[in-house]
Amino acid sequence: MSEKIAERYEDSLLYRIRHSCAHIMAQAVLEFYPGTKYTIGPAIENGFYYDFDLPQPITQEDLEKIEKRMRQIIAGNHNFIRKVVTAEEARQIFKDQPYKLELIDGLEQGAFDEDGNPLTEKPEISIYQHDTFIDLCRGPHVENTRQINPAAVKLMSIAGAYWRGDEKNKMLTRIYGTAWHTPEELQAYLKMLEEAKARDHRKLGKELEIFIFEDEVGPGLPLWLPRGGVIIEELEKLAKEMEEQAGYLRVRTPHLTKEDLFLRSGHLPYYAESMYPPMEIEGVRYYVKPMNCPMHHKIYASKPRSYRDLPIRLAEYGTCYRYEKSGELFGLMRVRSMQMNDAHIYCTEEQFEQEFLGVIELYKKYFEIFGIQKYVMRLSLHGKAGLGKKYVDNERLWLKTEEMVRRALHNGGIPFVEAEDEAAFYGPKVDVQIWSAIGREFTLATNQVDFAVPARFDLKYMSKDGVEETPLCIHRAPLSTHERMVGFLLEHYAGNFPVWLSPEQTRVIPITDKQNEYAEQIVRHLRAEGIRASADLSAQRMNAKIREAQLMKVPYMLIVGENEAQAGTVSLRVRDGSRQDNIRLGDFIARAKDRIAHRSPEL
RNA sequence: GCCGACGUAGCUCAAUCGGCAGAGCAACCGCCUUGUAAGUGGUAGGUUACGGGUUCGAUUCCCGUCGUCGGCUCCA
Repeated sequence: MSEKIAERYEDSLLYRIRHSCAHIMAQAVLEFYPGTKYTIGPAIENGFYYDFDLPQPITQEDLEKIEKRMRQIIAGNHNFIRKVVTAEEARQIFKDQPYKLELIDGLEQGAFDEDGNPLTEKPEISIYQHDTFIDLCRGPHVENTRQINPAAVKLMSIAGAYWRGDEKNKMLTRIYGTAWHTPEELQAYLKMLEEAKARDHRKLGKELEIFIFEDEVGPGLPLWLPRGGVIIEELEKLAKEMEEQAGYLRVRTPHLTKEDLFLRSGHLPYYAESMYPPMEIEGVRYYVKPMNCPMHHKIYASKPRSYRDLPIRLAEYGTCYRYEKSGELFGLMRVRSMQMNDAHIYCTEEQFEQEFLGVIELYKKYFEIFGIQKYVMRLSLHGKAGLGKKYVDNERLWLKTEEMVRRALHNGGIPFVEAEDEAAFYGPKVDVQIWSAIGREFTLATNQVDFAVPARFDLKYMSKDGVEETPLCIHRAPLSTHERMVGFLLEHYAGNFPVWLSPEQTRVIPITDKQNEYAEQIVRHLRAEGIRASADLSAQRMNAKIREAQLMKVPYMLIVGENEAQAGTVSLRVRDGSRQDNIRLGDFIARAKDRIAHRSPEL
């Protein structure tokens, strides 16, 4: 391969254009709103932002005038001039800017950069000036504003953002913008955003009648419509098949448990805030479960276990409830009621690697079925500072387990990235990040090691040597929750589900009402063959029926007129627009059954 | 939870400055009997999210609640 290593974004001209736009925007904002305190304004993916502490709220309309002023500044062909200063000089320059002074303190101590990230060595303090605006900034920037095309810059939105990303701090006003090399690139980007809107799972979910939210039911509590129900049934069928083959045992547990169980598991002190509040009956407090593990632990403990029994893999599509904060809810992706593709694998330390990689193999099989090509395994580790607070206080075990996972991934040839301070409270985890077709990134699958909770439940097995040992536990959810999975799949397929997942696989369309009976007969045949089918017997014309089926993204339409009824055939119209006339019903059935049986992406 | 915007018929969206709330699609009742993305006529459909206030009069202005959206924070 003679491919050159791609230029780092941070080194690119586009990055400098965006970073410089952030400064230019800050200048404009300061001109319009004297007394504004400015904080930080970096380039980000697709654009830039700047966070301000404004003396007054601003609105969407204000963005237009700020944008206009930015264009004027850009047209002024100003140089960006870098200068290295001492901390004292910097304090003098920014004496009226408290946020900047705080940043200077951080830089001087060498502890933090302007984003609040810890630094290893003491940085130089530099400032950048263009026109009348001076900012404390590491750079880099364009040399001159003429390198920015004013027609390729656009301000996008206003949002709140906490100073230094900490919710205890003041909320600032953030303005987002986007900038590109050329106006054409900007237009292409805006068009991409438009298209993304069209395949947003919330929009598709409504149009395709998959799910709804109802005010009277409550926020974050989706109602699955019949078509959504079908998709869920199919996903469960898939999971059960795969898990059965992989040696999982299915269990079932209640939605409620006594408080004691979550005290024992250690979840309550860590997660009480994101659990629904307890209900009390007969003097005992009960919680709706936010996860299934404690109950699975109880099932493990229901009888004595020998090393010969291990690994034990307990699986359940468990229904859980989590009190996500109101602002965190997001369509199906973040909800308050969810059904998890959950399982807990109890194993010995020796078995760990094989079991762990077994789970990852399972992921990969799923990815293949769904045609997921881009994913990143992310190993989340503990953070030293969080020991005893966010994390179980046993550094030795953390390091040991993290090394076990790392080794397992290496030995399995699984590429991964590491993330400090993002583990679960009971152990390291491997999350799988994927990207939906509209570029929305999220965590789908998760695979967590638990070295802490089994001991709390006093889980044991009798080892070969006749001594009691505590098993390790792997928590895993390759298909995430039904909610997140269906949300992802909607965007991934843009609603064009493969045949096996399509809520309605076939719609039979009689051309006139004289063929209604023939159509119904076909539906009976198809159903007997295990193909989901319905007939459109409405009084509309054929064209309208086709249009409707097409909009509902039904993969197969069987159009039947007088000719077909006479000959006992159908005219097949496929969702992609292709058609085959006069085919025997049996041939169609064979085709559909083949696609369904193989969970094929082909139509 | 925090900052900001928004909430009109089942759906998508109108309604000038505060002056009788409207359209398309869907639904329902007809007519048309139809060949691969909307045939046609009619009927019905509303406490303008909810509660309060200002006003002769509020979808419109103000306050509160609920919900949604864009972000921030968070995500066992």
